[in-house]
Amino acid sequence: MSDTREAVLAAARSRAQAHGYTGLNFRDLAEEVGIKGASIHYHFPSKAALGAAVAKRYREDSAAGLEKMWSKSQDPAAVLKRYPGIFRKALEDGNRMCMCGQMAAEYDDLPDEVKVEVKGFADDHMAFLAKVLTAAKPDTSAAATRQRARAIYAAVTGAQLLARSRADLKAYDETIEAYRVMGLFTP
Amino acid sequence: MSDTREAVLAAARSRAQAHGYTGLNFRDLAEEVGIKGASIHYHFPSKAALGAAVAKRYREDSAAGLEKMWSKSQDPAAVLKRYPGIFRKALEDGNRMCMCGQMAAEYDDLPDEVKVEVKGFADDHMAFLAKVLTAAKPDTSAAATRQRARAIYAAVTGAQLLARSRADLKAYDETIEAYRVMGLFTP
DNA sequence: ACCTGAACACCGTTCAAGT
DNA sequence: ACCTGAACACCGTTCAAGT
Repeated sequence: MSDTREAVLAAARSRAQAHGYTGLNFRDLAEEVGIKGASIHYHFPSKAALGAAVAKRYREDSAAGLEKMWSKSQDPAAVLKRYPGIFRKALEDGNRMCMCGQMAAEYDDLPDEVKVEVKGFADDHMAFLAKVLTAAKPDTSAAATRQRARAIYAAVTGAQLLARSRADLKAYDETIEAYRVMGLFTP
Repeated sequence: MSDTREAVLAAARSRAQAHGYTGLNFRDLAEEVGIKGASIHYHFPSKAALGAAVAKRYREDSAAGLEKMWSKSQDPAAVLKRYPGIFRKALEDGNRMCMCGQMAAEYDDLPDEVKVEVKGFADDHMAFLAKVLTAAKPDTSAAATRQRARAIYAAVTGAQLLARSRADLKAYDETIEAYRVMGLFTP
């Protein structure tokens, strides 16, 4: 892994969170890194390959973050309560979105190799939530747990999308609070 | 209003639902309508103007649809129950998104005149939901009602975004069902 | 009134060629 | 191994000209 490759990946990740896959462009990315647009091609054969690499890395980092949170606390209720904070961070940091939420919106325009990672990101999150929910309530049916995990993931994504179009962190917090009151995050 | 202008508007609407504002381009649109790209400028001075016109029309049609549903039924519980079906329709019709949800994801790249309509669409929907909720429970505080309306809108949007990236209507239905069970649609 | 062809300036993508 | 120049395709836009 060269430094240049890593620098491109980092720049692309930041840009993809704000502008999606479509908003990724070699020339701006290169300028940020200090090379020419064409040079990115040496590290990533195509835009699709770059997009897939960025999404894959994002997915991996996210999964690692979730596991770290879980292994540290082992407290399902606490983890579920903290979960929406992960998505809040992107909004705090320049009104960005979760990259895979952003890319889900442009799903039909994504190369297949990127689609796989975007879908995988959601799968990872829902599987993680299901695991935590099961730890809290082992007797709940797998189907009901899956359904709850999906509801949590969709709600948090929707709240982020809504808050973003108003550049309003408070809107995010209040929406999450409404879900909390309804017991969405309570196993 | 000429037929051509209407045809461009219709083509642009369909395309924007699938590909967003960025995915709109004059040449493809023109081809669909049977004219040349340059000719669209006779009807819409710029891409921003076209985008704003499309979003505005979409917003107006949507608001009219909500009001029609309400005036026909006057039953808050029934209307709330039917609300998620509106967003389901877009998925049914070629795995499309609600246009303004789609555009919310690319919000930072939108011209101001388009932003106004995207934000207005969400405002319309939340105001409508608040109205219906108030009709059912007049004694609930305005703040609590607003919060619930926001939660409903965000949840439905999130469910749509999730279902879309799997081209899976059942995922949408099951997510909505999870919210229903939690009482999200029950005033 | 409505549409077109040609041109413009710009930008992302690609690839043969450079070091 | 790593990078670039230059060509290419495509974009929104303009405008004189056509019907």
